[in-house]
Amino acid sequence: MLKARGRMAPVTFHAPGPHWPATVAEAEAEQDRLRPLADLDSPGPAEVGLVAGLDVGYLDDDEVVGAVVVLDAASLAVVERAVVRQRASFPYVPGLFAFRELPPLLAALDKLSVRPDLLVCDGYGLAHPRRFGLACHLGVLTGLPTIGVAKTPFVGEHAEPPPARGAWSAIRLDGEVVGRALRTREGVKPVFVSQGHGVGLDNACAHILRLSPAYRIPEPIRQADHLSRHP
DNA sequence: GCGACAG
DNA sequence: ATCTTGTCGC
Repeated sequence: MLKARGRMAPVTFHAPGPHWPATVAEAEAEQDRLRPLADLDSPGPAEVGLVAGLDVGYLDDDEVVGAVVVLDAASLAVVERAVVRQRASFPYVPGLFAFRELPPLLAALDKLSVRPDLLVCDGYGLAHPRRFGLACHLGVLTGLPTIGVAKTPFVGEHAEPPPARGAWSAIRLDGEVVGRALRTREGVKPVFVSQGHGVGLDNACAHILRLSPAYRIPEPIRQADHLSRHP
């Protein structure tokens, strides 16, 4: 007899449960355990149909708002939005950012009725003290290609990229290239792009540039940021 | 020891 | 992240 079951959610994940880390040591161990599972070698899709931007907003009393906005990659038209409000399950600790933002983001992703081809995260991926930032973590948990885009530098060193839109400079950490400072608007401060999962750095930057036709911040993240502030 | 530190 | 005025420029 067939097992009765409802529609499978288009994006599934390991929901934060009893195994969710409660201490810094546990969280760091979890990053070390998952790091080998991140795909940093695939060039990734050069073209995508649906792109999702993700961001988390903060309310009083340790409440967080996870927001996801799915856009048509070609037109940048909004296809679907999802928001969730919940209690924060981890404090903000630089380097362990994912454990604070992952729960609301996964919950929001789970509400989608479509499956994005690419996730653009607000934060870092490979450019991380243990090479496993939010974008890598989200990619491993969902299995979807991810890119990390941060607004401020976090680790490593980088030169000031030339002023033209599209110009970039490498972010180096311990002699390795872990990302790029990418200029998405002429004469405006660059954004910091790093690999998450299943997308190469060249492709990641090409996607971010196309997704930022008018503003410094890529459209998917701008939309998600707006939604996280106006649930 | 002290400062810095994605959001 | 969030608390916050005015100002310069497209």
